[in-house]
Amino acid sequence: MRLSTYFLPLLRENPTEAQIVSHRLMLRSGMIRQSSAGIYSWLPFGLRVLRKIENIVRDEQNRAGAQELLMPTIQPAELWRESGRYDDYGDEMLRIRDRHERDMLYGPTNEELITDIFRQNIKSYRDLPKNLYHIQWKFRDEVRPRFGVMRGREFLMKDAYSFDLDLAGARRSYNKMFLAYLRTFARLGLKAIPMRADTGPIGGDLSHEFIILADTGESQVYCDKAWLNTDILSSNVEYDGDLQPFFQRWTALYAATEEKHDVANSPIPAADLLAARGIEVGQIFYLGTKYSRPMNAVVAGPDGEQIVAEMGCYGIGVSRLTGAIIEASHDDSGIIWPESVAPFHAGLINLRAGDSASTAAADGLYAALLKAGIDALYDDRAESPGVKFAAMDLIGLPWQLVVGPRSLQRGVVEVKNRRSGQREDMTAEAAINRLRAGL
RNA sequence: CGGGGCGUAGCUCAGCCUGGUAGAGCGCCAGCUUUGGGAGCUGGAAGUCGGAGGUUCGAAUCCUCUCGCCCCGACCA
Repeated sequence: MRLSTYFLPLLRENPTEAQIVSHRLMLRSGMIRQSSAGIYSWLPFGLRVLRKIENIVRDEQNRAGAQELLMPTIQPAELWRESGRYDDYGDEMLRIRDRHERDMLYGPTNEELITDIFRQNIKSYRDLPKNLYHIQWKFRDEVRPRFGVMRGREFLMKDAYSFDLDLAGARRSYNKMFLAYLRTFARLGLKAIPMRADTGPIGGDLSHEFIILADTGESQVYCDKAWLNTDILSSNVEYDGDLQPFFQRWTALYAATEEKHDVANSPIPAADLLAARGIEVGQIFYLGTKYSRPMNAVVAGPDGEQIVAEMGCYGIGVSRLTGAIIEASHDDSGIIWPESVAPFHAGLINLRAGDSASTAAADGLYAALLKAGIDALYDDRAESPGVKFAAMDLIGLPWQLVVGPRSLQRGVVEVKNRRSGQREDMTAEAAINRLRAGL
């Protein structure tokens, strides 16, 4: 993509409404624009990141045996009356009425709808287990949206729902998602610590939140300091095997959210305890029959008896992750994208757009990059060098390639790694090989 | 929902106290000169001062109401 034609509205200064770094950088780098409180448009650059995150989440869900479907954003109130949540949910639920005066709502979550789909279509124990998920926009009418996409009213969430015959099966489904989440966040370049969590209004009695430690986080959390030096699982998982040992390994070190931590009776010595702020990027719940029983989601057992499905639900805040990744990976100059979610793999700067030799060399390198399968953003604008360097640092692509009179004279291109800041001169071929190695 | 703050050009802000009909820097457009870490000069475009009502000869400025946004707290993927 040539920057001269790309829609990338960069801001030189920090908008006053943005207080935390991820919000500022998302606005400045032209990723998002606010439409009203807690509701954002995703511009091309931001959407690229959102889609990359979404695809990693999807890939890991599929590997763990979950099946993707897509449920609507608008739901009928009746289903929520069945579960009893139509009255319980309160003002956070956006309620609307259609032209026939029917009560509808913009879905804040999908337990009711998925349970309805399940009960209409699954009738036999032979069809279990099932884990169904979708990645869809949700709306929660937060009293106080803030921090950009970190706490928006409209947000993109992956929510999965498991159905099992019994507690052992539900436990197994829970463990699969637990491990899938560890892998997902690791692939996103994040250290997300699984913490014992309160189940809240969703219900159930087994739950973990996945937390990224960050000063700007909204959650107060407590964990063993050893987590700081622990690399989270990224190896392959055999989902058909016994997952309980994995679960035990990744919950052996203490970690709990504020609601689950008893400050007066900490289970680990104060010297080992880290009290910190964190960003919740995912949460998983064992639900039991909280929804399946009132909504009569039952299957026939081997002896013809009616068995109420055991459920679990598993959420990842996809749009929130965009902000969380930036919170975890930036410096004073701007964003530093992990390679796995970078909107472009590399940025190419032609330092002297008015110079024919420099432009010819940069054009050639750009063509070679595309041919090599490297998604590059080519700054071919007639701007001064400083402007281009600053813009490239701001938008945080993992690699920067610089072509200009100086490098041309030496017959090289300059390759800069955004994260380390290291610069190296090399031939165009060597540069392409270097970049391909990271794909 | 309690407490606080802010709405003036695309962005950051000044002007408001003490009323006289709107400014700066950056950005944008044109031209020239520049060119390795947010260049210089010249010229130009751009704001019904969030909205409504009131006071006044006259309101960005004073008064009332209202809408929007942000921050702290309580609540939450």
